[in-house]
Amino acid sequence: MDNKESGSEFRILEAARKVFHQKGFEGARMQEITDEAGINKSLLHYYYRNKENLFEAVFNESFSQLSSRIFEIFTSDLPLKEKIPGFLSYYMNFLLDHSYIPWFIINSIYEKPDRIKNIFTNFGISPKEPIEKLHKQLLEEYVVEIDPVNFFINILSLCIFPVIARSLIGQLFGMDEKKLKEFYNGRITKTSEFLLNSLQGYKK
Amino acid sequence: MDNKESGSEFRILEAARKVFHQKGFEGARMQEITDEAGINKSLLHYYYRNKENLFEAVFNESFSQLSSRIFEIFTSDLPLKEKIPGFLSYYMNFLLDHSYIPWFIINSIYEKPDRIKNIFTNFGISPKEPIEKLHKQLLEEYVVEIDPVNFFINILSLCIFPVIARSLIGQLFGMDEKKLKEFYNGRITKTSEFLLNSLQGYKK
DNA sequence: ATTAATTTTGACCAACTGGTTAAACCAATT
DNA sequence: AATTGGTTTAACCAGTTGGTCAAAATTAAT
Repeated sequence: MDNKESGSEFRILEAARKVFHQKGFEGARMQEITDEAGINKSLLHYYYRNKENLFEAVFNESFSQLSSRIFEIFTSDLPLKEKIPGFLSYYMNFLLDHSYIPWFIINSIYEKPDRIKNIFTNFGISPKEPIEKLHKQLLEEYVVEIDPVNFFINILSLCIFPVIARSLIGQLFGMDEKKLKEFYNGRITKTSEFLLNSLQGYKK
Repeated sequence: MDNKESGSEFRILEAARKVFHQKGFEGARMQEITDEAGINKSLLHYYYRNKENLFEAVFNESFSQLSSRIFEIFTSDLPLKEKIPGFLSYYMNFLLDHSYIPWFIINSIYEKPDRIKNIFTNFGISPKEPIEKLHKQLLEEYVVEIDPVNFFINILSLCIFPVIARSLIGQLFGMDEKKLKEFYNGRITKTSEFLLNSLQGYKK
């Protein structure tokens, strides 16, 4: 029986993901996870020896999701005019579907900074190649000297911050969930235009 | 005796600020705050009845710092060409000096979403006037239709996210504290250029 | 059917949490 | 010297936390 989707171990991980994503390591309670999974607390310790173990399973999974495709896309061969809209469409939609992940990752690092020691090397992530590619493309396609690292961070900022600050933004501009959804969908193409126009602006 | 700077009450608030900023409400331990303040735990409850009380004192202070001058600046009468660099210089430098505050505020809201119910009205903050002003200036000074709300969020994103993700960025690009400091100082003018160039790019 | 291995459970625990209480301290007033 | 008021302390508490343990239930193998 390969009931991977209904087995206890899987259900525990699912429940842990849900609770950790919303509350973080410190805020999460083991009891809440077992309740969510509908199992006995001891069973949780049977599969995942302790809280840290269970957390790591969730953290690694989420970090991988958040970081994996980014550099692939930037290393690809499309011109920036297509690459940037392509990336924003993919990444912003991903973030909207997994809106808890950015806060979860950043919060985890604030709680325990050691968590990112060697994390990029462990995940086989190196910014060197994609940043060089970006640098080259900026020069060739727009003939301008922009620091590619700053430009890259700008892109991530425009994608991630609005997701993290969602409820703050909703409150500030008096938007309910429905309006927020519209707003964030609209942002995808608008942010593309914004980024490409910024490159245009450097030209003269 | 107006020993405001050495009195117990003041020292407790200072210690609370330090601990809450780094650990958040859930992560902070009352014991750690009293240790940091060098006083007995009961004394803390003598001045601030409970944890929530003490936390609110810190939260309100920090939220006020983070949000107060923003809208003043945007409502002022400078042209965007000066206003944007002026704002970035002021705000990014403020964030570098208080790098814990953005995460602290956002985290506090994740922990207890009610915290922002009415927070803007309580602090007398309304985005209406500054956003209208921004809209008008974008049209008059750059003759382009940009959604001012999106543009405003873009500015905040470019300022705040890099501060929140500082250790992640340092790790990714292999920057130590010294290099990070240089990088963030360089970002101030670069982000100004970036924003102003984006407006230029819309023109044609 | 009996054994063996795996999975699940309830009862329990030591450590820690925010918070209370009553007594001690101390400066100022009488 | 005694009283008063605010300040500070040590000892203590009830509830919660992550985690353990041995027994029970279930499944697989002989």
